[in-house]
Amino acid sequence: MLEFKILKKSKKSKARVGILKTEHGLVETPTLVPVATQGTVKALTNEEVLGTKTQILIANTYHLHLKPGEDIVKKGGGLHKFMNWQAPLMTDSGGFQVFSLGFGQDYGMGKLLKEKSDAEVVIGQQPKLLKITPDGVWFRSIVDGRKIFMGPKESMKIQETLGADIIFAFDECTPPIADHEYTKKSLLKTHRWAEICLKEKKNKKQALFGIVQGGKFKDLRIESAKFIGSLPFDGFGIGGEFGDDKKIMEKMIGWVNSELPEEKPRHLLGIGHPEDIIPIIKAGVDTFDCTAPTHYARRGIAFTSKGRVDLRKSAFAKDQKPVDKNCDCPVCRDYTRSYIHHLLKAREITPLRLLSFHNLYFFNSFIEKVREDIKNGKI
RNA sequence: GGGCGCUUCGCAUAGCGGCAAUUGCAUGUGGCUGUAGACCACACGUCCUUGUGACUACGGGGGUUCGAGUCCCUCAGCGCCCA
Repeated sequence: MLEFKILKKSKKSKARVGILKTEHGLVETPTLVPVATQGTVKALTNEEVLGTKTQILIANTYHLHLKPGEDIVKKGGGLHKFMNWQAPLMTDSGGFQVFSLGFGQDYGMGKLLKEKSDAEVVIGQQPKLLKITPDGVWFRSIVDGRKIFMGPKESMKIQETLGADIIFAFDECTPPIADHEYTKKSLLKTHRWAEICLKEKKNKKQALFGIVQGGKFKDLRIESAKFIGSLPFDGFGIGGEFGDDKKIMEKMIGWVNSELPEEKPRHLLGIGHPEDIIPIIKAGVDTFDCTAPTHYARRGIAFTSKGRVDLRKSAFAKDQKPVDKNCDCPVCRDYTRSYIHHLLKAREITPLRLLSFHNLYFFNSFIEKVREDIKNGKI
């Protein structure tokens, strides 16, 4: 089961510091949940991941269902044992793939809109590669092209077989260009699915988080938070899009968190560039996952106290400084920008590992400081 | 000495009469937020009033043709083969 204890509440914002107790140990919140889609934080061993001060990971139901399949994971002793991660673990439900392999793919966009788009997703519209039905979603497997169906029942069954500590309800992550009508209808479906997930989930050791949707629409966000928040979930996920303006994001999350039960943990799904971290924590978020640290690392980009640094650029060819002079991680202690630049240009795999390590360490250290600041009343 | 072949954007390649000219690498710029991504997109002769724009270009020179990387002659460099 899951226990959540709030140790300190900010007087200045909705921020709080807490301890999340899972079957596989404790998590100090707020914290980043690094992404291990296929059962690994790409490029790193789990011993290394622990060295980045990571406390909890999130793997993915859709991807693990396709490959290797949950039965193989179960034969391997469950996801913790299979991937040799004895610390807390989440699985995402596959709901994000409804977006990323659907409308996200069709329109070439992420869940945050970068610029105003003329395109609009309206009621009745279907993505090219999958079919969204009242009971679930027909996917086209990205592994071998076969049709696979996943709905709330299927996702719960797979997630129970995988065996993570915290699992998520199956939702539809709506595209940022969906109109109010589409988003509303999708929301009602996500709500119905949430109830089915609660009913289907049998394993008492796993905690189940419901997911709030509602897109950029305040009325829908509040409606969703009220509804999902009234159900007996162990915690809550906040999903979907958060507008094209970062200032609005904090406000939007605030709307939702004002409605959710205060004593239960809140996980913000898929948000967390460095500049987002303090705002979302101030809006009352306890945990959040983001691919940015590991994803950008594999593109040669380091997150530093001075912002992003693209180490592929020739400007770093002779730069003998560490990646971030204010970072005390082993990578910054032992390696230069020049060397990492060279390895990137030589297309070696080591720099991807070094930067993955550094980026996670940087994010985790940053959040560690934020926890201290909340405890000290600074945030 | 004779014969054959090759020479195209930094490198490597395609092209076989309509071409500022293919592709890969390299280079440059941009993107990436519940990971189909160690990925993707764009640019990569010069100039400008940025356009169905101008100029200069496929080793050098000459020729055939309305039109030549593309065909012919010649020179140079490189390679292979025979003396």
